Formats: sequence, C-alpha cells, structure tokens
Amino acid sequence: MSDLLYPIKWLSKASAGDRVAHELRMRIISGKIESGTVLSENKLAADFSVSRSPVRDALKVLASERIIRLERMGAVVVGLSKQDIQEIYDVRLLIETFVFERIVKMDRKDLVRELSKVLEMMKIAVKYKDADEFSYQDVLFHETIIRSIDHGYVSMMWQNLKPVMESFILLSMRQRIEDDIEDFDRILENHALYIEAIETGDRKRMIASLHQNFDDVQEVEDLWKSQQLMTKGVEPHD
Amino acid sequence: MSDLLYPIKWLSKASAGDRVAHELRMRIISGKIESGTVLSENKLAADFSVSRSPVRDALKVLASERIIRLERMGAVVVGLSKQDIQEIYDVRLLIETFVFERIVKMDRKDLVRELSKVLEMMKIAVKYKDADEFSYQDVLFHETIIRSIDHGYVSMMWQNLKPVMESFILLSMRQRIEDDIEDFDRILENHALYIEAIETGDRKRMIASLHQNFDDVQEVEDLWKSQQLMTKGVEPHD
DNA sequence: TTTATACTACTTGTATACAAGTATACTTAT
DNA sequence: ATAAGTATACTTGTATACAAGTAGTATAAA
Repeated sequence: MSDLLYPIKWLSKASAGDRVAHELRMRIISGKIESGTVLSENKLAADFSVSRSPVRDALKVLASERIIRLERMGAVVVGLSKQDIQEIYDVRLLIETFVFERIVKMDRKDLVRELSKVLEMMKIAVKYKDADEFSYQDVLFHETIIRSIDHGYVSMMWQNLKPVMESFILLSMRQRIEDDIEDFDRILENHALYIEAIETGDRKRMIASLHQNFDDVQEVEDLWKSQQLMTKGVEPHD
Repeated sequence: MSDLLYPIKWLSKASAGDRVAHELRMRIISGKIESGTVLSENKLAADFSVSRSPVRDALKVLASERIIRLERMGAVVVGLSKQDIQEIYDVRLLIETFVFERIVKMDRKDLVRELSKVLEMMKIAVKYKDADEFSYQDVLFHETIIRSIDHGYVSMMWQNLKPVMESFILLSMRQRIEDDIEDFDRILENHALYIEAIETGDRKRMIASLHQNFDDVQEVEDLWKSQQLMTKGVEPHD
C-alpha cells in the first residue's frame, strides 16, 4: 500500500472503517483511483491490512456520497466530475443562503467572534504554507456558520456533503499552495467579507462573497491538475 | 417480536439490514419505541432473529438520519419532535423551490404527464382507502419532481430525507384515513395545483401549493395521535 | 458509613467463516 | 467451428468469534 493522502493526524481516534473511508475518498477524488475501476472488498481489505468488515462500512459511506456505486459484483468508482463540483456548489449555496436568512434574525456577536478566530487561524496557516491546516480551518469556517442556526436537518445535509467537500478542498489547496500562494490573500479577503456581511446583516454583500467563491473556477482547475499529477504515477488497478 | 409497522410488500428484495432499518424506523417515529430508550445490538438481533451484522448496518443508517444517536454504550433513541418535522419541511421547501427554478427552464411535458399518472394513482388509493399505497404514491410524486432536474447532489439530499419522510407520511396517512377520509380531497387538490404550477411555470402558484401543504399542521397532529396510540400498548423496553 | 478495589456483565469494533449467487472460462458434444 | 452445459473462482450478505474497553455492583478495608 502506498502512502496516505488523508492527514493521519485527523484520524487519531478514528476506527479502521473511518480510516479506509477517508483514504479511499481521497484516492478517488484525487484521481489516483480512476473512474470506472471496480473495487473488491477482499482486495481493499488486503491493501489496507484490515478485514472485510471495516471495508464494507467504508464502501457504504462512499456510496452514500455517490463517489462509488455499489453493484451486484463489486463497487464501481464514479469519482467527481466538473459537473459534480458545480452541483456541490449549488447545494452549498442553497444551504448557506438559507442559513443566512436565519442568522440575520439572531444575535450574531458570538458567531462573528468565532469566525474571526477561524479566519486568523487561516492566515497563520497561509503564513506557514500549511495547506492541510488551511483546508481544515476553511471547512470549519463554513461549518461554524451552518451550525450556528441550530437546525438539525440542515446540519444533516452539511454532514452528508462535508467529507467530499473536505477532500476536494484539501487537494485543491495543496495544489494551489504550490502554484498560486499569493491567491490565498484573495480567499482570505473573501472570508473577511463574509464575516462583515454577517455582522452587518447585509444580504447583498453575503451573496456577493459567496458567488465570488463559487464563480472562482480555479478550484476545479486545481483538482484537474492534481488528478493529472496523480494518474501519471498510478499503478494499473486492473 | 410483535407485528410489523412497515409494509412487508415494500421489502420484497431488501436485505435483512434494510428490513431492520425500515421496521426500526417506523417503531421509533411512531413512538412505539420511546425517545430515550437505549437499544442494544444484541437485543435487537435477538428481537429480529438476525445476527448483529445487519443490525449494525441498520443502526448506522438510522444514526445518519438522526433518529438515533450512537454512543459509547448503546444507541439512544432520539425520535422525531414537532420541531424535527418542521425542520424536515424547511428542507423540503428548500429543495423543491430550488428544483422548481430549474424545472421552469426545461421542457416539462413528460414530467407533467408522469405526475398526472401518479395523481390518478393517489385518487384510486383514496377510493379504496389504502393509506399505504397513497403514501407510496405521495412520496413518489415529490421524488419524481425532484429527480426530473437530474441533479446528483439534490437527489442525494432527497435520498437522505426520504426514509424518515416516508415513515412519517405513512403513519400520518394511516391515522388520517380513519379520522379524516374527506380530508384527502384537499390533498389531492393541492397536488393538482402543484402540477398546474409546473405546467404553466407559475412560480407563485407553486409556492402557494407548497405552503398549503406545509402550513397544514394536521400531519403533525396525526403523528402525535398515532404516537399516543402506540405508547399505550408499548411493552416497557427497560 | 464511606472509600477503594475487583469482578461481572455488558458494550463496541474487527476478524473470520459460511452460504448463496454470478460471471468467466473451459470443457464436451454436435 | 460453434453451441450448450459445467466447473471454478470470484462476489455479496449474514453469522459467529474474539479482543478491548466500560458501567455498575458487590466485596473488602478504613
């Protein structure tokens, strides 16, 4: 088994099943395991040096995220297309605009303070060129916003979306921290704008900030580059 | 083990894990298993006469739906509160309004035809006082709308929501077919209005039809009644 | 009576075993 | 050479076994 794509430190207390799920997700989204590949529970168990039980758990999770398809014989890798990424953004936009409408009716002081903290963390991460830490804080930023309205089913939707988003952002940021380090300033600025929008309850500014993120196709390009990079060194997964 | 709440005929090709998940979900949402109860994998396996494996699968599914909470020792039943049901409607409204915006930009002829068919089925179900069939068609109606825009991640959100919705609607309709059979006319009319809104692309009418559904708290009352009914005959699940 | 320790009866997560089903390849008969 | 049937090497779903850990209880000591 080759080295891991998912940060080991994020898995400190995770079960074997979780580890397999996270690592497999990264390999699929990065393109290291190509779309169309048929995964076998037994082969995966051998690859990861675990039994079939945790592998089965992992495959169920990945199937619910639609990056694999469970069929009669074997799990077929689907992966993430550009359209998928667009769709993820659709849903994120959908969720976050809903959340914003709730937020503006609440006391937002604590939230703004919390988000400011996360933003500072992101700045430090950029300073030390730590793509993984940056990704973590980026995801946390949006999760903090979403969870602030205390809506069980919206949180649920986020939980379903999060793992794929996280992997995708991780890969994208790792790529970008090599190619476009100065681009992170723009991302940081965008997040600052988001905080301002929440603070002032300015719906327009919030939408603008969101779209500025979403219209930025850079991340898609990053992922594509990353996939090219990966598939070069891929072992033929017959 | 007492008799089943979930229609057996809907489980013809389902695995043992699916059966357990569906039945357990019904018992939890109906209140037959009360909130706070701690479920044990071994006890459940014995109750359903299966091994722990399918029970584990089922518990994972129910946990992702947030009707139970997986803890260190045992799975704690959470159940559905009135707020949860309100939240489900929030999300359904969110999804369906998004879907509608896409639909009005498409050719809607086939969709309208398909929906009309489902609506006729619903009418027959009412005629024969078949609450289960009615529920099935009702869920199918909304699923047909949502899947028509061919959006993977929106479909995913629906898939995550569907099982709980389905159970909830089933219980509510079974209650209502006893108490308020004439009320089904109003529901049918509402669905007809929905189809019209799609056909004409009339956003306002669609929103109206949606709200008419959502503002109707009857379903919540039905569920509550159903729960009262159930908890009377509940065996103390120490 | 209170505190500490050890024991019992649970729990989960993982590994392994087995039954039933399916696709591929290889016979064998025509 | 081709078609039909059969063997085999896979697959999944379920059952069972085992290790590690946790709550609660009972017993022992102060």
